[in-house]
Amino acid sequence: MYRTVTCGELRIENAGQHVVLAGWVQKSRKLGAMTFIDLRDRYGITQLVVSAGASEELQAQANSLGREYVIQVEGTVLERQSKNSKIPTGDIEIELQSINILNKSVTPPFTIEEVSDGGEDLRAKYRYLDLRRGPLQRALKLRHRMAHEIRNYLDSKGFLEIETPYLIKSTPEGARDFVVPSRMNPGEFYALPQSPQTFKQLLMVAGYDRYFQIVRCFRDEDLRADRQPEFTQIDCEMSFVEQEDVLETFEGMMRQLFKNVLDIDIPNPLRRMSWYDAMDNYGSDKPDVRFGMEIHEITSLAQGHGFSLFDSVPYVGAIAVEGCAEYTRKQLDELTEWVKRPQVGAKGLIYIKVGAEGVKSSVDKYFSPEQVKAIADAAGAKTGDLVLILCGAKRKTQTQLGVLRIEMGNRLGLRDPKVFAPLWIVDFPLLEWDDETNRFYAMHHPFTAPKPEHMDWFYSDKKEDLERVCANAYDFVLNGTELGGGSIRIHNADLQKRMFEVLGISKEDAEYKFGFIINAFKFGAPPHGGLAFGFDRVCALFGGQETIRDYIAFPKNNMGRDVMIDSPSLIDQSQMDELYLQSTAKHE
RNA sequence: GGUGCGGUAGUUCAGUUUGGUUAGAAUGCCGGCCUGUCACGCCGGAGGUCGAGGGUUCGAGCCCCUUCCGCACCGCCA
Repeated sequence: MYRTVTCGELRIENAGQHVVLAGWVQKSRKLGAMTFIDLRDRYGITQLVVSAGASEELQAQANSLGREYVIQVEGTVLERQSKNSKIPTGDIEIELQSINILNKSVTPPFTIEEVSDGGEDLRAKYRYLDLRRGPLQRALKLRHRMAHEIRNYLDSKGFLEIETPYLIKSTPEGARDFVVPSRMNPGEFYALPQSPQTFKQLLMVAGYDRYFQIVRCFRDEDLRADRQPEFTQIDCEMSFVEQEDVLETFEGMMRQLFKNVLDIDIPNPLRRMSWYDAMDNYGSDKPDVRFGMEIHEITSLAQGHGFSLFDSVPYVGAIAVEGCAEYTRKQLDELTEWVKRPQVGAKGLIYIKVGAEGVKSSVDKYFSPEQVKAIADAAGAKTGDLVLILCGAKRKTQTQLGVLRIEMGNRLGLRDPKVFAPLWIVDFPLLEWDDETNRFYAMHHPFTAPKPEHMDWFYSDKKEDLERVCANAYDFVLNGTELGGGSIRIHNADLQKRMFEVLGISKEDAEYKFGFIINAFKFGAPPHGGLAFGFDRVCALFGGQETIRDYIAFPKNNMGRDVMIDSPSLIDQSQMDELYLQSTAKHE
């Protein structure tokens, strides 16, 4: 037996007990004849002491220990003379009788403490050392806890967890696929799933009624702080349900997660917002509703006063930033530069300062004080507020105002990660026109059902009719992040065919890529719908972080590389030959 | 594909604006002292291809060009 107790459990009541502990040497402090050692495992830190009266051999052994040595010690639990209130075991220490060095360690390249001195890159390379740190241990514990709660909840609602294959078929609609060459089928490839979408629908056809899976998904797209090439979804599907049933079931799941993991009560029922309202009022389909600062259209007030910039565009919109009327010229210039960056792409920024003595704006030349005041009022500004105005094409300008709103929210500290404002976004447009390729794309995915009341428009040939079609689709949004989304699906082969037709996918192409599902729908597919949550993101937000990397044990960097194992990597020519692959990269 | 910031001791950074003697600090590491530390303290020491390559110059960490790498973001992510 390596240990009788862990490093996190001993308390004052254990004083006098004889114990055996094992763990890593966090740090040692030598004070003359006595030495203190902090011993760490995933349960906590316990202080060991080799006292002045110990044998010379034990003292020498204690002094030889380096950081991250793995040791086993034997000793007696004592009440400390000077206690440490910062750690749970701070009232006791272990007076050592023996030290057994189980393994030495080279000096680690960064400090393994709550706050490490190592940079991200270095910690990624030695991920197994970084994972010894408290913040990452807590992150992975949280992830485990969340998965456990999710399984409990869905099990209690009658869901079955069913695994679906990872080696599937490429469906080049949507994200790029990761592909895997097939040795036994020369020149042919599997694709790794972007999501188990079609399989879960086939499970509905098969009568499994309520399915879920906490499942790895793969997308070969550029990465971000909240995007990894392989990530985990909570994937769910239900039969004989309408949108309302799905929303109720899964806000129930989120409610239980918030309650059991964070002890937070979220509203019941949850707030809902149409996609159109989200775009008009927040300039985003994933609005952060922890704070107001909503977007207001001021087109009619802004036009007809001889200011050609406003008169030449279809849309003028504004946000009122609370308490910022005192912004200096320099701050406003800096903000103007900020919105002109290519990432935002606005041409310029108009402002109105609403001061106690009246309004002052950058367009005073064209507007009377009363007219400026009317605009400020329309933007919802109070005395002391700063109104920021952008103009241009409607949706584009709203999006820019949305980005500016988030930025101002950040600057004013309105985005507290400990405050949670979840909501559903509903009534999405079914289709999205793309000018470049001159065709419609499914806003959600091509299996999403149009709203029954919009069916006439869906079968119309007119572009403006098709643009008006709404879907029974929904997104779960939390604090400006899309955590999940889903829809009621098409379960009728003819409707599915019409969808492919609208998307400009030829009959042959549809048959080749999706023939199996169209075919399955002919055999009594039940009405069904579902959704999927981005599990890594849910964990990160529950943990108060924006980056999902800390919630994944072995994540990849910005370039999709695992810098610890150094992948991806070249493979042998013989392996290439076996897979009928030709190299374009130079082998070393 | 694009934009921004960054790469200097094991580590985190300063030094680059205005080129000029031997490139600094903190921390970590090594040695010594220290009987109540817990960010222990004190004394001493070792430790650098300044990301790489090329150029300008009497002289480059600093200026110019190329390139690699990291992070954040835009495009992209049904």
